[in-house]
Amino acid sequence: MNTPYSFDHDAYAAALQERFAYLTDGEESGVTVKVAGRVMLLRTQGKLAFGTLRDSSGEIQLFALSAVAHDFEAFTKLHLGDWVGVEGEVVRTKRGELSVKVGFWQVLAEARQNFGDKWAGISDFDMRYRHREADLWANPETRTSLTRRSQVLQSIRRNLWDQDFMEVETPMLNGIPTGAAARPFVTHHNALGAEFFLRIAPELWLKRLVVGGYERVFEMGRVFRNEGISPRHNPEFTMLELYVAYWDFEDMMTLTEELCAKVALDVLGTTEITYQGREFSFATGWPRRSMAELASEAVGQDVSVHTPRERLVELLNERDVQVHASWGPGRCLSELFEATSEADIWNPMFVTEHPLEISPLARGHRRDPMLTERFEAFATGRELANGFSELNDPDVQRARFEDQARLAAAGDDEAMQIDHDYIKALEWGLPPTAGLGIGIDRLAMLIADAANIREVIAFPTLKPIREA
RNA sequence: GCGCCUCUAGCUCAACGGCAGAGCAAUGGACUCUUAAUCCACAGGUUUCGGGUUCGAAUCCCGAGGGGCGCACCA
Repeated sequence: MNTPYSFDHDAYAAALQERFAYLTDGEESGVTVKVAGRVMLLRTQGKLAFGTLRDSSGEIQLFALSAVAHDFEAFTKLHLGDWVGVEGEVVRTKRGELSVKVGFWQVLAEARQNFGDKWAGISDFDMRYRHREADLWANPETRTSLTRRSQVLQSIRRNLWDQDFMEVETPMLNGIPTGAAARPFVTHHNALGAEFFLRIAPELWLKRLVVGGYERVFEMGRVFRNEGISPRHNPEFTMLELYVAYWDFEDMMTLTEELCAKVALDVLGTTEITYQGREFSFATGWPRRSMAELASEAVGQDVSVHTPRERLVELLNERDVQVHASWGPGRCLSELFEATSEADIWNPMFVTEHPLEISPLARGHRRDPMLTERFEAFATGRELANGFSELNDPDVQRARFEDQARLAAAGDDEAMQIDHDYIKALEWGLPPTAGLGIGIDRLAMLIADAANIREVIAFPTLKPIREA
């Protein structure tokens, strides 16, 4: 089929609906416009035809009269989903529907596949995820969710730029997978003859830029973790990490809650969110509670990182948590918190003062050497953000890495490796610095009211289809 | 990785051991104000795939594949 190389459209459906809202039933505007989009519905009635045109902004009716429209016969034979360009006068039909009265029109591209049931759309998950291009037309909620995600990204960038952050990019191909506790994807560079790991976090690179003198940096990009897929996990996901020189973790908590509030306001116009039928507020002033305090409340007795390990193990066993021999009291306390409190945190809250044992990159707490100046933000029962006063003493960092290496030797395949280059970077001097990581997909889920992470990822990771 | 559920026409779904169906889409036709238009006609299937049980299998059993949910891992 011969189709044009371009179409000089000059109007959008939503703008027309607004601009010509004043037209009364049966009134003609005298204004001619050129619109373009897909024909989503088509109703022919003898020498009349009505089509619903959808473009990126919304919908407007096409009203074709056999006496007026170019090639009326062909118009009535359009397929649902065909792209068309239409020129015509803006009118309101007798029945009150704003329409473009079709004059000249042409097919811009055919739809040879249909877009599913015109009422029920496409509900098959496999089809929706493998062919998002069809899902976007068949299910308007999909378009809303992905648009919201984009608006979240835009809002974050704008807010950070406004606060003098510099956006940077750091390597995704890493010789050592580090900056988080996770199993990596492995790949290979032919010319270098070297094994590389897809990054699991950009953390160490970003802090090296702070050593280099950039006081406020952020990176928002993909990280890769070779772990399970679930409604809240995709193997590749988007992480925001930012670092601010001269700040500590208290300052960073304030930035975190302010950023979330701004994003909610920018995208939804309110900080009051309904997620899966239940309300919560992104207004600032989130409670800040220590992990030990929350765990103590949950188990009904005082526990902390100073509680004898045997006592913590007992409490974990009572809750059917399998305790690994390598876990010290810090890890045990953290597991106890996760088993008892985490899932019940619906309203945004900062959980603070994580054990040093589970925080190899965080700076020791100024009041307790067994703890760190770390926080995690939780909302709707899941972790949203993680941050801390950054460990900047190279000798201490070396010792922490060595602890991690011992864990790895004991069989922990998510323990960090020693990164000598990073230690050397710290030897050039990292000023007091606070860092933050936010799982952007998780945030987008809250903003888009999505139950599944795949609803806010255009093309989620799926099993490749094997040829038979 | 483990467990439970699921897969029927292009899409959304029936049939649940006895002739594989409907709506929408598609195809042909009627209709000068429709709104998921309506009406008439026509067509559409190796019931995901491979085995098995049975006189008879979409349906029961075993295996494979895709998907969903839960657990584990994690953000």
